[in-house]
This record gives sequence, structure tokens and C-alpha cells, in this order.
Amino acid sequence: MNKEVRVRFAPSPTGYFHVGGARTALFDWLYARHNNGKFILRIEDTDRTRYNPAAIPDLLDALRWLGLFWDEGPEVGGKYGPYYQSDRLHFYRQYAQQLVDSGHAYRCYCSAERLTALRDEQRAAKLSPGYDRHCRCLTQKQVQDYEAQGIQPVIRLAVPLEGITVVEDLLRGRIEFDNRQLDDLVLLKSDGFPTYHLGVVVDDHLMEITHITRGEEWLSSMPKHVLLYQALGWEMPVTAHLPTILDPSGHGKLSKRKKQSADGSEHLTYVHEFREAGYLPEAMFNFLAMVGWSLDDKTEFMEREDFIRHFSLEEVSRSAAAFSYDKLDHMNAAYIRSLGYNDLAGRLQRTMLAAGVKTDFATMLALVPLVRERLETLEDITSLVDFVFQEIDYPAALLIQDKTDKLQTLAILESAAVALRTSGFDETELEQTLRPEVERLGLKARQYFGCLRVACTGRTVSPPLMGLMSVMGRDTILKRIQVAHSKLEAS
RNA sequence: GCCGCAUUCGUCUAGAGGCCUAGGACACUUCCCUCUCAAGGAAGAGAUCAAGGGUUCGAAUCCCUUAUGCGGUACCA
Repeated sequence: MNKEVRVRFAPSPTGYFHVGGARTALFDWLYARHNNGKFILRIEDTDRTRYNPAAIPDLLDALRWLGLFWDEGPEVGGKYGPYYQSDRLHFYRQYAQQLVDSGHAYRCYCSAERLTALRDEQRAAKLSPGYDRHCRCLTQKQVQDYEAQGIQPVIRLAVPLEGITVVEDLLRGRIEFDNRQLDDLVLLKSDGFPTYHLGVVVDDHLMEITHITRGEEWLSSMPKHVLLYQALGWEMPVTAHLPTILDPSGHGKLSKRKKQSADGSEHLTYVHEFREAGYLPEAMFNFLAMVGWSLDDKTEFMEREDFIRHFSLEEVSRSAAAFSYDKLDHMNAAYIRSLGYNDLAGRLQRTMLAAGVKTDFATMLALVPLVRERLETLEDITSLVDFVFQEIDYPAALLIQDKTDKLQTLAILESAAVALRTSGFDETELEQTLRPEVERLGLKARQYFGCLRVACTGRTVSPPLMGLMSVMGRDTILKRIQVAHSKLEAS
């Protein structure tokens, strides 16, 4: 009795893949998995003017990065293919013709010029802009004339002149639209390509899609689709119009004001940008699943399997949500901390290599305990430990700590140089060696180690010093202390 | 203009008539821990549930009106 759940994600390849689209795809995927159904990827490439060849590889990479593997679609095929609309033109033509034959649609020969002029007039007269149905009732003779002129017509839907079209949305319930507000929309363009409206309806039906999700900006075109389904005599799938994702300030759509929020600060919007910025796909997945949906009043972190078990489209929020980068960062940091040491070391090594820093796995593994709770993104590693891999430079004055002077600072460096020459070099041994030196010089730990920190790292802020010294090794450390000493003496 | 959708702390949300003097999380503040920075722990501030009317013994939760925000109004998706 229960049909197999078939959910599709149907993006348009006009640009790089955006997080808003990723969230929709994620919900589709979760819903399909939850119901043991199929997740289908279909490419809606019917707009030849906005087509961007870089979009599809970017999309496929991003989906795979997030772990949203599709059961049918590009590169994997499936029995409902082809999955590119540009390869399905014959279907759209066939059904458009069928609609003309049944009287539900008609050919329109109006030029683009006439249509824009018409709209301008209507606007000037403060009327609702819309097609005036000039070609809806053409005589045989008129049609022949137009055809003789060689005009390539479009096919438009003959929308009922009155009455109400009822639409049912899973999240918003029943919505009524007055047919008089609807236009005779174009179904088939003069270039033989379908419009979005014809394309989705035909393909969703042919591919036996059971649940449609898409952004709420599509809600207004729902009645047109319902009318199309009725004209074709097809059963309407369940639809759920997902809330918009807003920029972090909570105003404006995230997708449209790319990289500019209300306060002028920049932010990421493309999935590949998040990947390059060092976000973990598992954190991104968790975060995205939580914008517009939640399990309860407490749960924030969930495993992929838990999402699959609990996700339901019915409980998706109806209101738009701002994309909180702060929260994403927090979540990403938590995911990084939860990674196993070997796993993290491997990811950090790859990040370093990609940034052009030569390092090996053993070094990164040794660094992991020192940095793991200091990383918000993988990318942070490069600036966190760069001094380990390259020469450092800093003003000599940086060595002198609060409430100490040059002489005391020189004494610190001398004491460390002597003590470290013979000390064991693991963290606890270093601790045992240096603590007594702090005492001996009558200083505070922060003063002594603060000075050493600058000498070893060139900075006043760093991961734990003893651990770093241990990783960097006696030779490097002694050399840097020596350099610090000369530097200070010369100042 | 017209049509549609939405409206709980700054932000994400819990909440489906009494459990709400509205809970959690991020961000923020203070303290503890501490070699710095983090992480962690503790505490705190922050929402008259957009406003106004109803319905009800009782409303954040149901109804109406208004306001605001967002979306649509293409041979774009």
C-alpha cells in the first residue's frame, strides 16, 4: 500500500553551490533515508543563458563532501533517466503538445517587445502586470499569418478565468489562490526548452517523485503547478516549502547578498568556501540540519544516524532563519575536539600541505594535543603553529614581561639555556626542570614562561609552552633562546 | 499596486489551552582553573511570547484586525 518514497533535489546549474541549496538537499536526503526511500538528483539546466559549466562539478563535489550520495542521477544513472533536463526535451514537447491538443494550452506568437511594452503600460496604469491572453483565441487565419511570418511560438497554459485553485503544503496547510491572479504562464519557450514549471511537473511525474521540497520562494507558483497536474490528469506529490535562510543579522536572504551582511562584514555562502576554510563536513551537516529543524529543546549535537532516525519533514519550521556563523564555528570546534588524534593529525597535515607548509604526520600527531582545543577550523592550524616550521622574528622588547626588566629577562634566558642543555625533553621533564628555575629567580611563572614563550615562538600567545618545546626539540629551542639573548643584549 | 507566507531572548530554537513566574544553545558579562590563549566548570544578564481585540475558568498556544519582515508577480530558476 505504501509507495516507495522518492525525493528529488533539482538544482539549476547557474553558479556555485550555495549553503541554502545544501540545506534543501540535506533535508531531501534525510527524508529519503528516514523512509528507506530514494534520493534523486536531477539537473534543471533549461536556462541556456544562465548556464554555468562550472556549476555541476562544484555541485557534485559539494554533495559528496557532505556525504549526500544520490541513488539516481548524474554519474550514477538510474531507470528514470536521463537526469539532465536538457536531455529530456522530447518529453516536454510531447506533453506541451498534448496540452494544446486537449485545449489546456495554446500557442502564443507575441514578441518579447510586445510583452514588455504591455507590462510597462499596465504598470503605468497601476494595473497588475500580466499577459493579456492576446493569442488565447486566435482565428485559423491569424495563426496561418503568424506561421507564415516564421515566428516560433511559445506554448502557454490556458489558466481558468475564474475559480479558486487550492494548494496543499505539508508545512503550511491549505492555501487558496484566486485564478484571476494567475497568468497564462509559458510552458515551452520558443527555443524548444521548457520553463521551470513544465520541466518540474513533467519530470516529477515521470520520475515518480512522491515528495517535493524546495525554497519557499516557490510557494507562489504552486497553483500553476496544481493546474498543470490537473490538466495532465496526474496525481500531485506532497510538497513542503522550506523556510528561507537569512544572513546572520536576520535580514535579507543569504543567497542574494552574497558576502555582505548588514554590518558590512564578509561571510561565506558557497559550500566549497566552507570546505576550503577548514570546516568539517560532519559539522556542516549537523549545523545545516539544525537550521529549520530541531529534535527537542536540548539536543544540539547528533550523529548522522540519529538525524536519519529522527528527522521528519512535517516538523520543519515555517519561519525563515538567520545563518549563525558564530554557532557554526562553535560546532565546528566541538567536532574538531571530538576527532580521534590520528584522524585530526591527518586532516591537519593535509591542511598544512595544502597551505604549502612541509610537515610530516608524526609532527602533526605530536602537535594535536596542544592545538585541538584551540582550533575553530582546520585552517586555523596554519597560523597557530607556523613558528614551528619557519624562522621567527619579533622585537626584542617583546621578551621583557610585565614587571620585569632587561636584566631579569637576560637572567631567565640564561637560566633556561643552562637548564635545558641537560634536561630530559618530554613535557613533564621540562616542567620539572624549569619550575625550580622560576623559583630560583624569584619570579612568577607567567613572567618566566612568558619570556621563554616569546623566545621560542616569537609571540605572547601560543599553545602550551612545554609541549611545544618538546615537539620542536632541544636544538631548535636552545638556538632560539640563544638568538633571543643576543637580540636582547644588542637592544 | 496586487497575491502569498511568516512573526517566542541580539541569533538558532523548545513550546501543539493549565507542567511557562517561558526551557536549552550560540554570542555577551563575572568568577574558578591556569605558563599565555583556548578548552572546561560555576554564576549572571537577556523575551510583558510583534501590537490590539476576542473565545475560554484559564492562551505563547484557538479566532479576527493591524503592523512589520520576506517572497512572488519573466520565453529565470
